Amino acid sequence: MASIKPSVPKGTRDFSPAEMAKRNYIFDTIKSVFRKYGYQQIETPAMENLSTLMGKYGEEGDKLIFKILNSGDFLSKVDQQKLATQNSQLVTGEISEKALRYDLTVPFARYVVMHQHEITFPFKRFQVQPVWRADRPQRGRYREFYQCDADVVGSDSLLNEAEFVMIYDEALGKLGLKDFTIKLNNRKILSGIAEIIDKSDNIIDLTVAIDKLDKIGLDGVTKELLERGFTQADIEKIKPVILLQGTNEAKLASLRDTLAKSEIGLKGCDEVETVLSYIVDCPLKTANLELDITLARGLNYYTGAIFEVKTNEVAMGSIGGGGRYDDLTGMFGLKGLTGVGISFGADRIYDVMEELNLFPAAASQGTQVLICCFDKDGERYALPLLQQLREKDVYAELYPAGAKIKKQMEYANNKQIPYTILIGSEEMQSGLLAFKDMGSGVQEKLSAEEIVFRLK
RNA sequence: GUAGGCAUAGCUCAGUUGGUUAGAGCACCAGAUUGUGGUUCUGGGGGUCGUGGGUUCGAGCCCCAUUGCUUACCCCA
Repeated sequence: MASIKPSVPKGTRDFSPAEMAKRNYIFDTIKSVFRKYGYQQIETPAMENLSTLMGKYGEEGDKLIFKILNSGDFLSKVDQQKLATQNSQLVTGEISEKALRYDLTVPFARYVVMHQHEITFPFKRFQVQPVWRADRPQRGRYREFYQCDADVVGSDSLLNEAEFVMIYDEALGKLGLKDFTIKLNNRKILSGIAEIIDKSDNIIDLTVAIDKLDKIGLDGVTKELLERGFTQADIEKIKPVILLQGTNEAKLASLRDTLAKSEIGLKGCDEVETVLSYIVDCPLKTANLELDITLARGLNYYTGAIFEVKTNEVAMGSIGGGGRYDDLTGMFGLKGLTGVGISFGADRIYDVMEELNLFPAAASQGTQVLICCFDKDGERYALPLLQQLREKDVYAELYPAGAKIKKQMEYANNKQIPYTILIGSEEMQSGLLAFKDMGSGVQEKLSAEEIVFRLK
């Protein structure tokens, strides 16, 4: 067979031992915080029925779903007329019934509906699994990446929103980030803004445009809004809102002023104010909390709070986001269940931590001691010691005899194993083993008991 | 979907206006060192210059096509 050049699909990556140690450090930290706040872990399949996912992420989103080809002779079953048009979209539904999950929220909604009779509400769950998007990869953007999601369904209390702010603060603070901002917005405020210029139907165009403010500036936003069918008068009206400045309190006051005629807009202000007031009672340790009405990105199923987290230490897209969705499970036939959730972008957090050198040395903890033998007799002699060490929870390895000691030492060195034990005829006779500190190069003669004691 | 950049050893990259046998560092293997890694010294293996075509006496270098990677835009974590 002709050999092919090995490679992985675009936007996917292998994770080697050193990377896995660091990734697990991130996952373990986030998971432990989730658990501490009462969230329970679930998992859902990598693939879902295509019908479960389609239509949940907008037209663009549908295109970015990885579809899985049906098994068997699927083409023969397709309507020949449709096939003849050569229009892929027309036949997609007939040749693909499954797809890789695009996020964790929609599968979770599906899960809640399917398991509603065994769930006690409010249900707090977390989920750490990969998701797939058929996107064009670029910096900080992959086709396979992990999301760490926590959601609450069945509670409309704003306490949940406040708790998520605290979770972000605690988890990212624990990971060593020192300067990051949790941005808070509310879809109802955005609806209010659309309402006062009588453009409620164009709310998506409005939000997509103002979301870009920090990227393209006011002129750019103005231009984009004009292109999207807004008038100069509309823009003048909402300009004070877009250019909102000052403290969260000042922004809220100004918003209430502008949105005075919009009931829903004022409701949004109330919600934001309540969340902020909870945080006053439970102050954050590290994070900045900022009301940012240009924050509008994301999925259009958000109905209340919208979150996004950005680090201020390196240039990177958002490292987390989330929000409240009032009727996600409605699509699956369960009405009136509200949910709110957040997500950590683990891969981006990894990149940020790598750049800032935030991984502690302990994050890559491996074997503590390697036993090296000169021959088979040494191997036999070493086994009881090996077992003793492992019983004391010391990570220990025995290098299979046969290789030169030089080779064995190189192995320990490359694997950054801090200690080695050498067993040869001399050692077996005296019962005193050569115990070497690989960092300093110092070697001592110690009994097995002493060595176990040292490493414990 | 749109636009740019790149492609030479396992990895990171040099390679002059087109000139004879394509280099370096790191990594790997062996020796200096028959009971010792990391440091040092010596030697060694390893290449269809992404692929296909064209120009030329001659192409790693120029032209065209193609594939892959990558950056930005749209969108999004």
